[in-house]
Amino acid sequence: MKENSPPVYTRADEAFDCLQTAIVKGELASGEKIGELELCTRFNLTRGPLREAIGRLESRGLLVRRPHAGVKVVAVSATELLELYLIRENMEGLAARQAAERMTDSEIADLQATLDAHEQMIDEAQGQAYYQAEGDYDFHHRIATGSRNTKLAQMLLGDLYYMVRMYRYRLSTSAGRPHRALGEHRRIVEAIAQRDGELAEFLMKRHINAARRNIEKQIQDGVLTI
Amino acid sequence: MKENSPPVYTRADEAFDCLQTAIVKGELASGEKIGELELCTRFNLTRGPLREAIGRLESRGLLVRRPHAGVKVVAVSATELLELYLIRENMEGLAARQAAERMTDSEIADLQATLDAHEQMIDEAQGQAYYQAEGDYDFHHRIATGSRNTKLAQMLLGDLYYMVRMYRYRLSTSAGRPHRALGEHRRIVEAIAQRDGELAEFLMKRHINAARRNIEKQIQDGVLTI
DNA sequence: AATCGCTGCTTTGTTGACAATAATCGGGGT
DNA sequence: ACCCCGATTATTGTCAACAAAGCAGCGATT
Repeated sequence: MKENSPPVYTRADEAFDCLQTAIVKGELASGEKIGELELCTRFNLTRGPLREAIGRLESRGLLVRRPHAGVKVVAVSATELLELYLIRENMEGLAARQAAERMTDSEIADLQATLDAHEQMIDEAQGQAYYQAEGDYDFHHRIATGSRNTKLAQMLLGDLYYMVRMYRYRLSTSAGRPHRALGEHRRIVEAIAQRDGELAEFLMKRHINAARRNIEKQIQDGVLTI
Repeated sequence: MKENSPPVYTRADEAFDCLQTAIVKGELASGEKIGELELCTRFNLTRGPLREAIGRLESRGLLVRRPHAGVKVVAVSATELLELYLIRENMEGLAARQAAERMTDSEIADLQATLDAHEQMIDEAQGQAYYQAEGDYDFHHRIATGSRNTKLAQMLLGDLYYMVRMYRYRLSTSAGRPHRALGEHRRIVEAIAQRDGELAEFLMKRHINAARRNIEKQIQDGVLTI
């Protein structure tokens, strides 16, 4: 039996995590030029591992580098966020369809339990969007992995979700519509439980489309700017 | 005016390109453990830039690393290739739809010209799949960029296409069906020219679906193994 | 007065050496 | 004879110093 994940953390991994969370949480301003040694002192790292981490982040589109001129956090705009949701709509639709075909019964039960816990949290902390957001990520996370589509999960979990979270922090978008979103989640899980991939895909696409329209509306109302 | 691309190539970029092409072209065997210094001597590089490149490739899923144990090219399987096509089906469908809405008239004219040149090449080199493959990439490349969706183009051009090409080399999949594919391309471009995004999406999805089924059939016939 | 060019400085890119860890090989025990 | 355990070795991860390139400030020239 192979040890599937011996918890060996290298400095580069540490640097990668630190930087990624710092970027996502907005601790590093968008467009701001960041010096390497500054980051080194900040995270207690040396430049070697840090540069490795920067390379990975750049490859994922969270950082943009100009040779010999420094690195800066990628500039974000509301229209790009909308485009991101368009991508999610299609990819998560596919994920839902494959999840309906491939998730185990116990995984589906877990998913339902997650939604129950989620509902409680919403009821208890009325209007508190934070829990909603975490629950939302958990839900989508499970479906992505449940698709058993390696590359799809990799792209969703490794790229898109971090992107979306970054935009969320940057644009201070409220997660919004907790009750309605929960209802949509329930129906998606129902479709998955009934092994109806086509319906699951349709519902997931509509779910994300609704979220996108919500953001679009906020932009038009001037609540969300650039 | 900003210089859009001052052609400054750093050693890390060089290493990245070398490694990526080597992986894609199958010069590095799949699953084979590759030593760092071996690669250094091979590409005339030092370990610093090489490690940066390795980090980027790993982040893109072309390499898999086990800490302190080395790097190896990601193992590929036919089922994963099929999953890749499933993803492409959705993402390129979206790209086609957005391209229909956003490509300029001159870009569309260029695209049509590309198809004409493409047709000539097929007629001249009857059965020569190589040109077909290159033309195919060119076609899909233009549509991806034509979508004006930054992240979408990034994912298609930066991740998926390299993946697909790697699988193609590994599994020696013939590009196949040149004439039929060209016809499908023509119809997609027609839809784009008529600014019919919905139709373009439908046709593109069907186009890639057909390619996927073709591969699936090859697998069932035993032409394509593992 | 404004622009162009030069010089000095800061920051990045690169290199080679050092330390830590996993795989290998050999020996001993069962 | 086979398996387990430990030292060795080779490879990876890390670090600090070196080289090169961009950027800023100053001065000279048009």
